[in-house]
Amino acid sequence: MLQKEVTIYDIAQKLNISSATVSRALNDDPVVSKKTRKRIFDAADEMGYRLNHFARNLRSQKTNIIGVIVPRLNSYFMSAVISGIEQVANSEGYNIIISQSAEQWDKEIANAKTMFNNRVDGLLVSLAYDTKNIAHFEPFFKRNIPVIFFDRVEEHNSSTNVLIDNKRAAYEATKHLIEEGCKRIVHITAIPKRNVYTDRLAGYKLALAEHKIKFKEEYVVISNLGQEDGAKAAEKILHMQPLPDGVFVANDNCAVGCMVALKKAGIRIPQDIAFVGFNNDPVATVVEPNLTTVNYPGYQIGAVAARNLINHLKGAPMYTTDSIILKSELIIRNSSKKSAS
Amino acid sequence: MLQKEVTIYDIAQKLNISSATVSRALNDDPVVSKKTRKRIFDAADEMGYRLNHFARNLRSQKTNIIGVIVPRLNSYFMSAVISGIEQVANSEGYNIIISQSAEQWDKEIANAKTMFNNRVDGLLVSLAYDTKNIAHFEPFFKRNIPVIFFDRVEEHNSSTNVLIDNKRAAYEATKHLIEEGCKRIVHITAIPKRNVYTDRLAGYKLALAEHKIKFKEEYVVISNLGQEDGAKAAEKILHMQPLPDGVFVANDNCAVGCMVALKKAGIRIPQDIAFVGFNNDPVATVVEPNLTTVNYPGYQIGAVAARNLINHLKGAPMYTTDSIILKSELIIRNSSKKSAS
DNA sequence: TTGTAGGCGTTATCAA
DNA sequence: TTGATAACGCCTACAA
Repeated sequence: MLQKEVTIYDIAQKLNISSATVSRALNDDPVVSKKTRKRIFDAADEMGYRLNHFARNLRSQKTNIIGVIVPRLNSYFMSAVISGIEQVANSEGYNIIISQSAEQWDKEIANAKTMFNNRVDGLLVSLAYDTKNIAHFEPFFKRNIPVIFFDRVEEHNSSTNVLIDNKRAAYEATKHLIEEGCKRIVHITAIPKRNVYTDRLAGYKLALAEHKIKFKEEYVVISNLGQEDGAKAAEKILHMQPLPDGVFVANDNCAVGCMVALKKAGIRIPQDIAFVGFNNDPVATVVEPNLTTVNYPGYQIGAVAARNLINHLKGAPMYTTDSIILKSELIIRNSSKKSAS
Repeated sequence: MLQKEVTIYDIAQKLNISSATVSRALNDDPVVSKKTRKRIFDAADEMGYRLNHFARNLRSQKTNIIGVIVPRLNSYFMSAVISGIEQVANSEGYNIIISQSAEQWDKEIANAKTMFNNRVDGLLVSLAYDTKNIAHFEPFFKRNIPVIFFDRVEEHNSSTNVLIDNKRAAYEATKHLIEEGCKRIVHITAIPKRNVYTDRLAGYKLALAEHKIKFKEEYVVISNLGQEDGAKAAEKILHMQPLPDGVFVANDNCAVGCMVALKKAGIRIPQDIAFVGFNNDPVATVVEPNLTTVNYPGYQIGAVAARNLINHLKGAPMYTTDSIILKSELIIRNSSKKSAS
């Protein structure tokens, strides 16, 4: 048995008042008398009234929905981000709808279109690996729908970026390896198309330069950064002459895959090769030796991005904030402690 | 500059036809002549028309939104599930909105209410640890809004469950330990309130019974199943006299935390204590020795649950399907191979 | 403090 | 094949 939806009209009729008063009461308009207000709430409860968001949205032209577009959902980092977004959004009465670009530009374009047609109030985006430009977000900019990029960002004068200082983090990671005595440091990363990879590469180079170590193209190993790709990278490393003595990897998963493979080949970590990863994924404290890595606070990234977006939506002055840079830090564990070993 | 939204009226006016015809054309109603149809589409494109979902929903009383309520977002398993849900939903033109119960009953109730008020077309739920009953989903059942539970389920005659056979999986895990020669097998799990834990416990007991090993209450270690809780469990295990020779853990994270702590205390795995986990989380292949575990296909769970829900929504006969049980399997790695070592 | 009435953008019914 | 029109449920000037 499907019961019919109760509307404010039904309540009004039952109480012999106008629907306007009901609407006002339900929206906590202080102008309604305490008494009527109570009668209305009681009746609403009793009759099982529920607000029709569509009718409201249709009028108010707002949706209370935040769109989220991410490359992939199934990484520890990204779920932490989403968790942060959800928490903040929910506490502010926003819902989130999520879609994945699967690292593909065209899927990202399609997702953006869907979000646009769903009239999200705002958008949180981490760009696909594959994305060449951000023209597909123009419709949002044109309509003043706030778009915030996080982690994988692109500069745009009408949007804010939330991320960490990847260059500095990479610089410190590399510097740490150098200070531990490494001279031949390999950097495993993805094709440097996105900021996260170019910046990390830049930080790596900077640290080398600053310590007068010559940058060698062949020490940059390009990979998809999955755990299995780490094993493949290990192959390459094992063929290098002379053997590298340090590896800085752009992500923990890959670092761990690489370490496991190298250990299987008899390499001692950190004595023969020291390792630093990126993200501070839970695996970092499982692999042996535990992985030195850059703590990248996913939950906070998500929470801050969402908070910022909602502030925009609530009409907070759009300080021309370009970027919000969260703190990251190098967490030193045993995988890099050459000196102590 | 905010451009005004283009409506079907604007298109109609421009082309000197009625809005009804425009609506029909836009919805691919074959009754519209090819010629007008083309004119309408061209005009729509040119004018930047976009469908107003709210107006449509208001009329059609459908939202094309699927609600998802999960305990926590930040685990590998759950992100795989979400990924599966998103994929299927998206391909069928549904959006998903997600909320977390943070394992709390009251938050789950609130979430359910929000979902209800958002008029989701259907709901996918994995129950909070804390949830005592599922009365908060009654409003959905009453209105024939399909609700599908996955992983953490509860029986209800108007909903379907998607999960694996936890009891059997646990039975096989335990049996495997026994066959490897274990006689004193500890089971680390959460307070058995949810099916996943009671069933695994039952499977554990069954295997013991079948092999004439007496079940001992003190071998069941209750924990929150986080990585750090694994370390705490290790403490307890180390104090047991005599030392257990096998551990079956209800989740990989915790298993790994426990293994690491035991190793630090000088215990050899699997020689002294063999381990089996649950989930086949990526850490399972990182910890040393690699963890034997039950493969729990998160992506598929999500995809199947979503597919099933959408089939309901599209009016597929609601075969009185009680449960959909997906295959799981024991993946044997070195953490349990006592005999070979 | 409350009521009246119009409109948000669609779709469906009926008529032409 | 197309058009006129009435809902869908809510909010908000404006009036009382």
